[in-house]
Amino acid sequence: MEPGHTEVTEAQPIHRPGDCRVVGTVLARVGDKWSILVVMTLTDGPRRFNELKRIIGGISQRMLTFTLRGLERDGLVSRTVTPTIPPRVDYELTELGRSLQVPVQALGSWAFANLPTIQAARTRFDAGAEPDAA
Amino acid sequence: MEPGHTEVTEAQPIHRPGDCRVVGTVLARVGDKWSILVVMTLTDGPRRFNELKRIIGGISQRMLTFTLRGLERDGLVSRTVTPTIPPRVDYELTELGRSLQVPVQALGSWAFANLPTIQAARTRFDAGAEPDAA
DNA sequence: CGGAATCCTATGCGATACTG
DNA sequence: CAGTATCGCATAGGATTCCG
Repeated sequence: MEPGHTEVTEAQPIHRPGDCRVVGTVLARVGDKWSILVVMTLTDGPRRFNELKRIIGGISQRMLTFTLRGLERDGLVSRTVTPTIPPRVDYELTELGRSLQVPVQALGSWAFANLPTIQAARTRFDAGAEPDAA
Repeated sequence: MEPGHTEVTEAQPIHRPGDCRVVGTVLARVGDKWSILVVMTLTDGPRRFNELKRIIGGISQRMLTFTLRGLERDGLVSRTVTPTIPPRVDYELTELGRSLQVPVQALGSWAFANLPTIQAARTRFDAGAEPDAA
């Protein structure tokens, strides 16, 4: 399977909302290296391929292609081709894509708020685990 | 770097709350294959190693170890050793770990609510992309 | 029981080159 | 410009075995 094509389909025991595996399912979709960056970058409106590439920075065209494909496949992003020469392709968040931003932003806020705590815990842990590495 | 040891430290331009890269940062932490499952499994209280392994199902002891280590390192999970023979080790969510569940649950709810939509979009996309595969 | 160490494969993903 | 195709390395992560 190509990167960006995550399987959401699950034969696992999913019963109540917020169940572990459903969460893992979205996470597998959005938790890859680039999807969120793309989704967030599309917040301000439609963007063209190379525009996205430039703004995001550090993403290869290969991964941008795969990521956009995956998002498009899941209905989070729409792709509009204007067959001029050279061709012009615009990517835009769908309604579903925009709705995803809400919980993602929440996670982002949590991250932002707790980053110091996490880093502190990490430093403490690493100090205790490798006292010889002084 | 071992699995489960994600780098949260970032030299990237992080400015406003909910910024792309901060989100990516948490996602890199909890977005791996198992972390969320472990965190969610610990909701009901402390669990022992093999208990977690059994409940989660499908996880190798290697990955459970790495995942727990990573979560412990970030202060999301606490590890309590009872040096009996055989030894007993209990894992429990910390306050930070429990606070993480809130945004994660939100994401889970979104997933649960939109799974049908996503699957429909996916089916439609796959049908259009490979019309020859009939 | 809980975990560490080693092995091995599948995949992620960047770099590069080519096409319409 | 917006891809696609091929290569190649680095990592994730499962299976297995050994240890306290």
